[in-house]
Amino acid sequence: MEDGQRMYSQQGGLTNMSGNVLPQYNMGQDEPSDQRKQEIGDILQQIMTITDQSLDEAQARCRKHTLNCHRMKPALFSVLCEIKEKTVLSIRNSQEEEPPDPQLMRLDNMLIAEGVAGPEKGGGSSAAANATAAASGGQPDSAIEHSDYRAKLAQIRQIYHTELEKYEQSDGSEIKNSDYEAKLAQIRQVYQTEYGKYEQACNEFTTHVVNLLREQSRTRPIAPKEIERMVTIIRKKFAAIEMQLKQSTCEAVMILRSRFLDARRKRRNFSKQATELLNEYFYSHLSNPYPSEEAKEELARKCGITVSQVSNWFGNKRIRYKKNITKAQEEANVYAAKSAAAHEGQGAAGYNVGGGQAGMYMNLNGGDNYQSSDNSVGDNVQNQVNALRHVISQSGGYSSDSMHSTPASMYEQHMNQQITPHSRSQNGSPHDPKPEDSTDSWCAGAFMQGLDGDGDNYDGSSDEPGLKRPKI
DNA sequence: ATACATGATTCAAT
DNA sequence: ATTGAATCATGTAT
Repeated sequence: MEDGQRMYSQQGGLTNMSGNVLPQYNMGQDEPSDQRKQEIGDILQQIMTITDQSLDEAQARCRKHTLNCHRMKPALFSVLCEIKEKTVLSIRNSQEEEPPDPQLMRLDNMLIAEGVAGPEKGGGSSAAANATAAASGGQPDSAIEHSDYRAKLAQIRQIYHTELEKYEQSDGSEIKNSDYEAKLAQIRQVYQTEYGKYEQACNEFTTHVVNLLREQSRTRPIAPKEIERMVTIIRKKFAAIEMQLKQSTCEAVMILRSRFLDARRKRRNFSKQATELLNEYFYSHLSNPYPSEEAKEELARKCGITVSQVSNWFGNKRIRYKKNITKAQEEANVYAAKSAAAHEGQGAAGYNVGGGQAGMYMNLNGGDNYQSSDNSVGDNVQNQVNALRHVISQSGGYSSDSMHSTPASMYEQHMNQQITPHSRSQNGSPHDPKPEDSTDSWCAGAFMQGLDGDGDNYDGSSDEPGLKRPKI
């Protein structure tokens, strides 16, 4: 207290503070009013001139202390706060808590949908939403804005961008399927790390500012409301960073996704040898072309492809094999019907009975029967042959020694049995179901059980490109 | 430029 | 979960 007096006496002429040292909050009720006025006048004057005075550390501290201890201080501050409230702060008094910012909402939604933001949506987004007050900073207090705020902003921004670049460049050109989830997880991790840092920085800085303001409120008039407002402003500023973080994360996810989709859409033919091996297996197990898991693994290993790709291949192969036959049948149907109509009761006797398709195949198999009978039929046969040759060609290409039966012969057997069900209505034989049509699931019946040559079992395991068929 | 071949994906049924 | 069927998208031959 005595220091205070000396302090003021140091500073040019304002020495006439009263000698009474009253308890701080005892606002001199018992003093004459003119004396009080004078004191207030003195204080005001000091305040007015304070900016003109140069001060070093010691001076500042002392002055603060003096002011702090002055008994008129609380009253004065409260008045000043009121004035401030009315003049400055009330201008943007609008308490806009609500607008959750649609853009931020969208980003949040996407991040959650992509599994990046995770379950803790509530904390982050609501805080962000709360922080997202609309008013653009009018005068957020320059003192604060300069020092830590900028620094922290820059720091966060830089860390964030470093991280972003790190994982953005880390994905080269080809994204393999197995990488996708890993990369997504990486993004998620980076995002959450950064978000944590962001939150921490935001809280730390907010606390720091609040403390600073509290501290300053002892030497200058700062209402609690003003501190609140400052916190809001800070949150809003940080929300911009949050937005940026989320936006960039969303972009990264989008890029990853598009690249992944591009990559997996690329189709690369298997090697000739691989196709050969697969066809070999297929045709040597034509009666039941469903390789077991072990067989698939074995094939995958031998072919240098994945089990998934083997599954894909067999799926495609089966359906296309069957489809080709069906197509041939239908085509034959049309032509046979035409031919039958054209020739009415004539020579078609052998094959056009039921629907013509039987005739078609018999024609094919028998080969010589009708071939030369007339043009239309000849074309018909030629078409059939062409259509079927296509099927055969798939096996013919590799009819190597390793094949246990020639593709042609297998196909022949297949065709013979294939037509049986269709032509049975006209077939005189009372019963001829093949003894071995073990399963009627594959291609409408049985095939001759081809010799299955590859009996060796290995446990090869490799997985990379193909993914869909077996499981994810 | 077009059609075809082919690996991969999607969808529904089981 | 596996499969069939349809479809997509691309590679390749014409």
